[in-house]
Amino acid sequence: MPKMNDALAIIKRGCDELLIEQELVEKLKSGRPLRVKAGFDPTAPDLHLGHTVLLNKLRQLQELGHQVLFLIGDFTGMIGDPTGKSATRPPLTETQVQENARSYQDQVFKILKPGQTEVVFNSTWMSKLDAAALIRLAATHTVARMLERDDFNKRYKGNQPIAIHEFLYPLLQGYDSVELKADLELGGTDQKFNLLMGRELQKHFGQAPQCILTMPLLEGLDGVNKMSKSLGNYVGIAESPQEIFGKLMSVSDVLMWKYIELLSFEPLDVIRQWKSDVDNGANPRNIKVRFAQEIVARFHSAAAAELALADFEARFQKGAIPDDLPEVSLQCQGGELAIAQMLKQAGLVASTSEALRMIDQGGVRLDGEKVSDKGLKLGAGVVVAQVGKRKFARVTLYM
RNA sequence: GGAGGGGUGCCCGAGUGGCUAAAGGGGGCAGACUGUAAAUCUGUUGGCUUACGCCUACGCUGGUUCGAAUCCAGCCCCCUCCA
Repeated sequence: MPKMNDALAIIKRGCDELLIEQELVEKLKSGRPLRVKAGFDPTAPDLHLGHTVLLNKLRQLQELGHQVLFLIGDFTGMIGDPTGKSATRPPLTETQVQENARSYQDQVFKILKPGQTEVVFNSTWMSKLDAAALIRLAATHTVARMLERDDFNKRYKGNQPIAIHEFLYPLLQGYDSVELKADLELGGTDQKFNLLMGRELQKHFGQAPQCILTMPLLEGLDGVNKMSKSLGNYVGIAESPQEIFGKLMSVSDVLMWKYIELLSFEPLDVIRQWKSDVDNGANPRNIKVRFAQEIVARFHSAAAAELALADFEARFQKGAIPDDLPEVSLQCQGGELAIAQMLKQAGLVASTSEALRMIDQGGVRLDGEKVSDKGLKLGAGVVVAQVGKRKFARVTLYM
């Protein structure tokens, strides 16, 4: 095991905040594997790069010999919406939760070591909490304390509704730490309040309080919101090499550095060198290419990263059509199919109205040729259809 | 329980009887320029349509009217203050 200072440096790299460092040092000194908790929502089984910021950190902790408690918040997920921000989400059924959990694990073990990961569900203990226990839990904190949470505070001041059960969520999350006897909990910076709740409740129940490590939130491709599937600004780890590469190339120069900081495994002094190169006139694009290849290689392979770059250059610098097109077969009744229908049925546009609009705007190509005739009819055969710069499909029309 | 304010398109927000598929902004999308970057410019942004046009839409339900996002009634939801 590395020396204490090295271990601490690894743990702290890229993190937002570590509370309380001295306590963690004491725990590390004990030499025993620490119980490291991280909670996940059971709703979104498609992992993206935003999740990997935290997962990478968990992996590093495993490499230092610690045990990860991968908590799936199935109980809270079955009740409903904890953030209040989003529209009330439909409660998940038990089977859905189980399915999601399984697919979670498949993806998570691309990063975590299965041997040092314990997957736990909070319904195991939550479903046994009765009303009296819940009230005792609720009695440990005041409304004023709850309103300190940034999210609640903003909504309260902004005259937005806060439902009572939302106050219960931080308590329940904190109680998970009690049940798990966590030594350390990881979460995004937005989770700080909830993580602190865990500390307080552990103390209340006579346990040593967990330490807290918060990781910065990774912004999505838009550079504004946090990366999330529902906002569509994400890079999924299960996506194709071309997709991952392309999405990362579309990241702005400013945002690129945040991505590199949080996602790259390159040593910090290498990253500093890149920055100074760019300051001295190097094209940021080249750094971006390197970084994008690193990420593709991580989830696919080095060879795939090379291919992704070659494909990217062929497509965007030479205007070639990619070779991994989605294949679509459509029937054309009566021997022909209107162009707008074809684009819609091929999934390239959401509606025929949109298809017609795209044609008007010069964004539609068939076999590389721009289409300007909205009334175009297609007969049986195979065409490569393109809408905009990114959407392609090889469409087979049959009678 | 009482009093008041409010619910408009992806979001914010204007609109108090016809000129409203609904101003303006944001975001998105497409095009130009590029490094699938930024900035800028142009167009576009409910659905069905080659087009003409038609249909659906302003919390819900019903009503008044030749005509309703706009007026009336009931209901649902949100916020504020008082208790």
